[in-house]
Amino acid sequence: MARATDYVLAQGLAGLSLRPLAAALGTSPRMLLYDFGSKQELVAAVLAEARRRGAARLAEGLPREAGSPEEHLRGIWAWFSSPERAPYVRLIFEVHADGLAHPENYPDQAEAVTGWFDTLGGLLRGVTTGPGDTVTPTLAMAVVRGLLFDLTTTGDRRRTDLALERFCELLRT
Amino acid sequence: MARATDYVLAQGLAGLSLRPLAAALGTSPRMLLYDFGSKQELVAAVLAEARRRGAARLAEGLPREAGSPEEHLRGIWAWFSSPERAPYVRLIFEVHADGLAHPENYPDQAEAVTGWFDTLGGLLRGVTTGPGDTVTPTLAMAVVRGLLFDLTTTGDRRRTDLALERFCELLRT
DNA sequence: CGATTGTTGAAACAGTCGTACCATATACTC
DNA sequence: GAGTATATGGTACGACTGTTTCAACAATCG
Repeated sequence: MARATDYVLAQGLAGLSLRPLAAALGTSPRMLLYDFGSKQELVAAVLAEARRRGAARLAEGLPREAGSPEEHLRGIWAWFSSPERAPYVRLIFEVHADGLAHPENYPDQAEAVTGWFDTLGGLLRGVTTGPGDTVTPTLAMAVVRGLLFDLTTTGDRRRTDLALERFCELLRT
Repeated sequence: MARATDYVLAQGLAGLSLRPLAAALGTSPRMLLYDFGSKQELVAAVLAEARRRGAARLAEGLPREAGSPEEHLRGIWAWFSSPERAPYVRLIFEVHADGLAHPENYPDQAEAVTGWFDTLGGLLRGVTTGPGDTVTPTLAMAVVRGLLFDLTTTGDRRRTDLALERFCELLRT
């Protein structure tokens, strides 16, 4: 299953098919269904694993000690926009797009978006309006996601980096 | 072709198939290929038409007279986040996600992202650093796209509206 | 040893996909 | 009116999809 997650991260969710996946894993579609029950359950399991990995890597990838909100934001952006995170970012956008058409397949999708607020709220202490402020984290994640949309489309790293810097600058005041 | 665009906007790009499309249009897959050459060319034509429509509707939907940058930004957000624009927004995200896997199919995708800078730069005059400033429009569109990502996933209009308001507030200073 | 259970392989099923082929019908030109 | 281009319907092809069925193998247990 770990290797199935590798495969999906590498090849994408959109055109995922059991036979190529099985071939890449050295097994058969028969066994995939035997193990996971159905393709949908396999996808759900893979997504859960990918999310677990993402959270773990993020936790270990961010600067641990206290810092200014801007530094934290820069760290988050650097993490997400890193080329080695590209497969993960692609998966996020693929799931989102598919979820627009079939929301019922991704029941915990909303939580995957709002789940950042607790941790982000802490990191942004100082620019939030209070401990229960969800609006500032919403804006910060929107900037990151929007810039990721831009970066993954245009590949223009300089401009997107500068845009995040501009946001930090606005935040500082 | 106009009705094909209607259909794609209503049903989404992801699972688009010639036979259902032809049935909905009262014609046959045979004729779709006869008219468009191939499915890819059909999709390209439909996307071009959708973009044309989007640009036209946006031009007529925004307040025409001069206003503060925040008012313009609010107008853009109101336009994009309007429920009647949901099909168009979904199409944007679907194309983006598919473009991550098959960039070669969407040669003018980057221009669709950066094309906003000329018009947006004008509307944001006052908060830009100069006439050739692409960073501020980049950030503004990132906020809009990121909030659209959030809104289309969580459906939380209040929080996303407030987040845009917060961005305007930051921009004002 | 026999029997049952869990695991695997190969093939087939029913369906969909984009597309190509062949025929026909209509319309227009000479 | 004959001939030719344009448009359309029907059908079949080959490839692919997720899933099921049947058969065989291995191992465990009484």
